[in-house]
Amino acid sequence: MALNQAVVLDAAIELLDETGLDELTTRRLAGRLGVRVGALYWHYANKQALLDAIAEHMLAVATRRLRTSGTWRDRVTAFANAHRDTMLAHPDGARLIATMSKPGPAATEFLGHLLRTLDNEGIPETEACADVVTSYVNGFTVEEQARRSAVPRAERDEAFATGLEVVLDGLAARVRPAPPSGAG
Amino acid sequence: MALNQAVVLDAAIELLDETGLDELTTRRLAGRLGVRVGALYWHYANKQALLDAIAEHMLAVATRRLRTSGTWRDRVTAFANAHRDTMLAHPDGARLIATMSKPGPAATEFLGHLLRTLDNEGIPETEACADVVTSYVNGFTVEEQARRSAVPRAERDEAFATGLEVVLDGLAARVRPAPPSGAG
DNA sequence: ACCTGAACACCGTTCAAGT
DNA sequence: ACCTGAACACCGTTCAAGT
Repeated sequence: MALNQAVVLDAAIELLDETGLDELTTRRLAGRLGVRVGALYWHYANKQALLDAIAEHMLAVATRRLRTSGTWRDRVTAFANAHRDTMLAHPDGARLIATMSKPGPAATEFLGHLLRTLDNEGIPETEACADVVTSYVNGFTVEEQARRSAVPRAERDEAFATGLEVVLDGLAARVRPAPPSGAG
Repeated sequence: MALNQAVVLDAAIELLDETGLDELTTRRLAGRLGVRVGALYWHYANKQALLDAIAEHMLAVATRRLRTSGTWRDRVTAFANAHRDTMLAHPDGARLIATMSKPGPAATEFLGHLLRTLDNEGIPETEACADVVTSYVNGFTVEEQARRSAVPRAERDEAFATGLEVVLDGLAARVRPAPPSGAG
């Protein structure tokens, strides 16, 4: 079978899943593909380009899990969960996404969904507000995945959900001028 | 001058400041200290132990910038700014702290300050709430520092402050049962 | 067009041996 | 106690040469 970008990418993801990011080396990857190291550089400019391709792939998968119905809270919650679950789906997935060299089309589309959701609600400083969500998710997930964490998954899920509620409550205060409790 | 943990640590921080985390190698560090690589391993068990020592040092510095007066919002704001500023004070400082292998005494003391602040306000799920703050700061700062970011510092400061307000507003909803607007 | 062979310039870590 | 000398087992990347 001929080598191409997709074949190299798939093998890289397999290797990542089996060994983690630190053991994902170009030489091991070449070995798994039955090829010499140099061959990889025909398909990807360098290792970082390959890592970026993995991150892009992950974000493309995450994008399919987004919602376009429900309240803005539902949609932001779905976004945050899709983001976190995608990173947790692969060892060091959070670190991989956090250290992505530059956002490609998949990252842009994924983030665009969040921006549109917030914008539809008339939230001012949309970008900074979107950043709170992504920063929180990234920070939380990098941390939980780094410490292989004795804490069981269920508890981490709950902590994540609680933190997300805090962020959502903070955003809620900015959704339209906060309807006055009485009449205008 | 004799080599010891402090001398190695100082040289490591200098090298980090001059070249960044990726160029902070044991061999370069040894070269700067006028010593063979192996010598370092007498003072630190391995490279990660040295990186952890740098992170601990940074957090010890951050701890000195905390406030114990003012409202809880003042104190949490001071915490978040101290956290971010400390990471920004060194190249790749955010990545360094985020990938710290395990929290030492300085990290524990630093985090303890935040936990106590939130606890004093009677916020339930104190740990999860503290996690929102630290996750947000980590996520935001890792991101801003990774992309050498054409965005000027002043704008990043403002985006950070806006995001922090969102988090604080979310936390405010949990500070005591939210005093009813009228009388009991 | 795509891959091999072979090199280049590095890494972190270990450890007998010296002082 | 602390460091040298020297090795071990790796890295990512490049590039002439082959097919």
